[in-house]
Amino acid sequence: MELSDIQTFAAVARTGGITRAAEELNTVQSNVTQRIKALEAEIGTPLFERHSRGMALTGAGKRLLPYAQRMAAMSREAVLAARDDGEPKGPLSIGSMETTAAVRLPPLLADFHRRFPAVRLSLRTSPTADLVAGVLDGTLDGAFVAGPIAHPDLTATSAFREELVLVSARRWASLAELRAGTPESGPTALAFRTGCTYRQRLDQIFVEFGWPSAARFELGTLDGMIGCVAADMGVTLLPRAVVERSAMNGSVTMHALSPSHGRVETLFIQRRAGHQTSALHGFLSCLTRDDDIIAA
Amino acid sequence: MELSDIQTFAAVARTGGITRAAEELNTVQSNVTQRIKALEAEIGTPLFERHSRGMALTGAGKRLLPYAQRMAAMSREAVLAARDDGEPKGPLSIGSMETTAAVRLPPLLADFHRRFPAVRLSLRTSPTADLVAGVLDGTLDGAFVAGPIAHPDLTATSAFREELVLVSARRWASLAELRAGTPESGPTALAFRTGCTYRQRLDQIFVEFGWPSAARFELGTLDGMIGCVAADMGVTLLPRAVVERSAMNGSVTMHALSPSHGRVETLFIQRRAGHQTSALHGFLSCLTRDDDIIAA
DNA sequence: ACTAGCATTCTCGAAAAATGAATTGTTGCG
DNA sequence: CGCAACAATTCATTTTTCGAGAATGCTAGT
Repeated sequence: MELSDIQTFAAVARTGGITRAAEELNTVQSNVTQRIKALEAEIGTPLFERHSRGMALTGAGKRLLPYAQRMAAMSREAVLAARDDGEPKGPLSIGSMETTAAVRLPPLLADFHRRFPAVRLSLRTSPTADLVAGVLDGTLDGAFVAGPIAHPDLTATSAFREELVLVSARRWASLAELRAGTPESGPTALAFRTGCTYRQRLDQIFVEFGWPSAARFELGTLDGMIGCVAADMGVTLLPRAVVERSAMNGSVTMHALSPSHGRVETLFIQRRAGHQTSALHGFLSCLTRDDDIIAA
Repeated sequence: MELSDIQTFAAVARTGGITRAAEELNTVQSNVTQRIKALEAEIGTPLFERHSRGMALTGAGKRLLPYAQRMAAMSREAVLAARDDGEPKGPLSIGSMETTAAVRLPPLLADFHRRFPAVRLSLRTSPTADLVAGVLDGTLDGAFVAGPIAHPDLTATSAFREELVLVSARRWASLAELRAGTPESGPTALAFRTGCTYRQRLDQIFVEFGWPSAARFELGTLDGMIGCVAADMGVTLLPRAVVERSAMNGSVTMHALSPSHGRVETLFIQRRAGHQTSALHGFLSCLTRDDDIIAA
């Protein structure tokens, strides 16, 4: 049993078909078929049920899958660990929520790059849920997500504390005015696509304000969202710091919320198991150093 | 990077030479050389320092080795997990101390075989230290060892409680007589080879009795040891139950010890991580059932 | 019944791995 | 000093494996 067989198996399991797996692995179906057959012969039991619309895992396949994933992840980690001589360098994938990336990360990343120029840092912005998945499957080395997070395979360190505010167009000077001036069902809620925890929180707030069925509108970018709010298309929920540093700052009003709704902690999460890259270690050292500065 | 490369690497690291590794892997040196070279090229850094008398791991190699071992173990476990449909069957390797194997295991193994005839159980008797190493590296699925054991990667369940007694030839009716009748330096200590915890305990006892430099004699078998004691070659430390069931029982005297020296717990240890085989699960069920019987 | 999608089978060529012999380099010994 | 013993590497050769492509078979939906 070779690692390439394992990866083939994992690809078929994930895509649910040999054709799709072959595509993903940049090869042809016949090849994948053979490898799977060989694997099944070696293990001595079928791993997939063949039916006309693809392949489904058998019990044995289900038991094998977690091993396959862990082994693949481990082999990736192994080369990194071997290459890593303690000097931070090489690739480092960090994930972040859009909002954190906008206001908190620029100085941090600048500092990091100044101290560790040999690290090729890549930043991916996604909703919290995707980030957690990314860290768990090894796509990301670490990520900034909205707390709280509790997962046995993750460790979290507190990175930033944010105050969330409800943002409306300029003309609404207070929450009371906003309530008075909007229709019964409430204003439109502007938010990122599903998976964003701020969006969930916004939903909660809307329910408490008596707008359980308000219209929702999804946008992909922060600037777009603030722009729409400024144009009075609706309201949204964002960290105060994000709004303050936005170019549209003058065109919107921020409405403070109760601490239970407004306080949110941004955590930096990483995998608990295995080797911590020197590059990641360096990143953490920047993070905690900046934290002190912020705290001071 | 394939698993076979990893195994080649591990073999070279363990044996400290390409020739020996090739032998172990049933192949030729040139082959091993190439694989190692390829691996080094892939990782991008040398894994071994070549010197005239073999190969030694570099820093990178040292960092890679634990991954190699874990991956090899994981691949073995993976096939077992996939094959394991919940019905105990297939191979099961159990280790045991010699003394436990002699008196405690026969009924247990009989019971196990009656309940799970499809399991091909193999028993290895070794000193505790070897057993712990065997369980950790996956050679053994579980083992009976002398407690206490504390290791983060192992779980231990209490299996048996033994009373250790000092065993001498028949003519010494009491410890006092033994002390009076033996030379200043004490009687010869008979014990298994190093790694046996009873042996360590015997050493302690000898020190407390004022025989720090008594002669030591090592034997490989239980019967041999009791035979030698019967012939008054020296004394040894054994569980009472072992002596009682020995054919030589009549030819020796057992001397009780203080609880701190005499009480010892036999633990059944297994790896903490990963999948517990159905076969092992079945074994544990026999063990705990028997335990109840013993306790009753 | 026809078609589209998907897995399997087969063959052939290319790539990779294993092999065996020759080579280099080092160490220990007469 | 030279030689034998040992160990790793290099190289040419053979064997095995892997991947591509075409053909086949199966099933579901129209």
